[in-house]
Amino acid sequence: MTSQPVTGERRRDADRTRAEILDVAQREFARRGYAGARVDEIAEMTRTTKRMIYYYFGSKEKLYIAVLEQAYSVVRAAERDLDVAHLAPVEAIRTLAELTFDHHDAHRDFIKLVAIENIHEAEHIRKSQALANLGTPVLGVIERILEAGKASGDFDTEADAVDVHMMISAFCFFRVSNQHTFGALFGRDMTAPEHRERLRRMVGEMTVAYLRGCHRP
Amino acid sequence: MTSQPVTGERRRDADRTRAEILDVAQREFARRGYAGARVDEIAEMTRTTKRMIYYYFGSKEKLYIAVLEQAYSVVRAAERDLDVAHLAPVEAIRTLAELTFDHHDAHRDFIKLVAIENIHEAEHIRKSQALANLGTPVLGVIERILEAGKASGDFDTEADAVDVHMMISAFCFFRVSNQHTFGALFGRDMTAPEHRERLRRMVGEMTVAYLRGCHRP
DNA sequence: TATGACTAACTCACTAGTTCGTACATAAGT
DNA sequence: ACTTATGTACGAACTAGTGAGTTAGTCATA
Repeated sequence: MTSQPVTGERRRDADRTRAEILDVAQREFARRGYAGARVDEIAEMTRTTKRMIYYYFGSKEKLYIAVLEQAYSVVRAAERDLDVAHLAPVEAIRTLAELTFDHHDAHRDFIKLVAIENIHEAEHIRKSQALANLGTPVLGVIERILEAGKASGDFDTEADAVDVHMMISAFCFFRVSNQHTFGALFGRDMTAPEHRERLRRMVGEMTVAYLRGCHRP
Repeated sequence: MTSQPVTGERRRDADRTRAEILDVAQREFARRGYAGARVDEIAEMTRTTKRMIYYYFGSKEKLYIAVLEQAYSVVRAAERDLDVAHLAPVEAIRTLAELTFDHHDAHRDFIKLVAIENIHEAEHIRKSQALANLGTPVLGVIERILEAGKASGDFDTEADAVDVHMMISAFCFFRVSNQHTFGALFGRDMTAPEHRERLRRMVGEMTVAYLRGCHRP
């Protein structure tokens, strides 16, 4: 046993220090953007100093990339846990859309980071070996649902898995990412509790209606 | 007659100087974000000096707000020119969706500015008397289409105009705003010419299918 | 139409305060 | 003893904003 009590924290703990820096940095980058975030401020919000940020991450940019990698890894883990294989195509895709909605609802910081990264035209993601061209498990899930749905006659569409993923993501992402300008201009907070259930149903219904191909007479 | 030739430009021209600063600033803010944009750099890209930016706009923030106001006024002008009143409900909403698609496709800088403003939780829009709570003409257009469609029996939906506007905007906005991260992760550029027509049809079909209410057995 | 007073538009040089990053010293744990 | 982790203090480059003076264009009046 070390000199530290069981309930206390060790004075030097590389893992904890690194993790704490990452968490604080995520909040700060999500809040202020890459250029707007301040390394000194991130340091102040941790129990350590700025020197440690440079010790562990080397530079502001590398810290930011590490934040992105961690954020994406959380999302991918959630996607791997998706289980809709036992459902019939219509219910499977509806459920997938609603779970995507829930996930976006619960991970606001992640959405902000992605929005920020798009302003920078994904230059940091492209610099990350861990992220570039990595894809995501959902694509496979959607592909299987689409095939099953077409085979059963439930679906009639020319769209592929990437298209459908985009359609669902667009709705769920936009509702959160654009809540502030949308709210300021139209006086409706799309993320408010009183709209949540209706909009959640809406993604599911939208996706199902589209895949059934019931546009045109 | 003044000392200047008719076709030439005046050496001192407040309107032109102001307009040039605004245009350059729009590009720069859209490119780098609010914090990332540099007043000195904006000045260098104009035919005038930084001192003039402060002379006309007072501060970096006021310049940014002026840029936002100009960008939104362009959008609103386009929305006022919308003409779908002569179309039957189904064709009207499909056309509206496709025109929204075209508009987003053509105004990339505007989309970036809106994304940036959302990262700042719309604090600048709220500071602008010209923008806060101004709404948009499309809402009225959508409202009329929805009423007509319900009356004719073409539409069966609980969604209101704001919901429908959000659904269409989400698709069109996301395709452009998230093109870079989406492209980096899935290897597909949603804004590339080979996807344009298919995705354009997709917004229209998605909206029509949803409003017809053909989800559920 | 020439003149001179007046003001809006403009230039230049500067500063106070940040901000990322690092050199150097030191303590903890093995 | 020796490596890993941590803290302090500082500096070079940048960045928003300004003080003070200058020029171009306008307009009333002789």
